[in-house]
Amino acid sequence: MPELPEVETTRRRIAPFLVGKRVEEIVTTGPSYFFLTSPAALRRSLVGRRIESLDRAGKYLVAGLDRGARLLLHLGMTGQLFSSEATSVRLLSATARASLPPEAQPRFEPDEHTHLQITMEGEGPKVFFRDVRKFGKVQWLASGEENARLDRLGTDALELTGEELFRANRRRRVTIKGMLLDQSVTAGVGNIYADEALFIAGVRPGRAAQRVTRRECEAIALALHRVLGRSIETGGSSISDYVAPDGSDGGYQDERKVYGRRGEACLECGDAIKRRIIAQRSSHYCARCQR
DNA sequence: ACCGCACCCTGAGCGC
DNA sequence: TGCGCTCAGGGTGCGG
Repeated sequence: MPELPEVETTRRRIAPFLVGKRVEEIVTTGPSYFFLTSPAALRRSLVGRRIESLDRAGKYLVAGLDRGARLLLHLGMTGQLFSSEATSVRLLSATARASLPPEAQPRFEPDEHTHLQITMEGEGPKVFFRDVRKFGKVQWLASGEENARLDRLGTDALELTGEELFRANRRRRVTIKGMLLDQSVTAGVGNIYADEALFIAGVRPGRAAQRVTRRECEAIALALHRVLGRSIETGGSSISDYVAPDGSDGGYQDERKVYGRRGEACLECGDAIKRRIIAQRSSHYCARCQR
């Protein structure tokens, strides 16, 4: 689900509800590996603290709190971070969806997948973190506490240069797609935007990273910036679960050129888009346009 | 050090 | 309708 553009869109739109305010109360589900910090410990640490900033590191959201503490959030595959005022059918189960009248603006009620509910002081809405598959993460970091997950992250994909990618490629025996998905090489790229950027750059996802030229690396870096930047402009891709904090859908899914288009005509040459497993992920490409 | 794989979980969609 | 199967945009930890 959420890759860099979805996380960035989430950051921008949820920040006004959090930043500059104090946490008044939280409600959580029970202990699970979703909570790297246990719900009880999280409550003890978080309640009463003031949120001073909300940043993004790769696909992580990092809330900066008073006295130097940090709260780490990761949306995993199906995580949704949104305001209690959001209305969207994406926040409902298929069965609940089916029983709705066509023009309904369904109001979300916290369910068993809503693992964290944050009430801020003042009049604003609550903030909900819902995650059906529980691949998301919540972790409290005390002042000065290091974190391996953050330290591992490579250059943010919006900053990646072709030269940097080229140099990283030389030491590795994986495919170029595997390199783009490796968060320690470049942070923020997931399956969709890797496929989209490689299409724009004209490089097949299955190419050995070592055999991608410097020039092609430049093209890939440029394509990443373009694709990620454009997706942020349109509010991200809403392909299955992703929903912005206000409940709105992103727009980038309508601009996809290869992802999820298996068998459809390539928008450049008309050949059928192919799909196969590369780097353990379903990968989409045009065999004529990508070399 | 690097690489591929199993695994964490739930739900949707498919063929039968 | 219901069952069993496959698949899903992420990341970690393990053994080879």
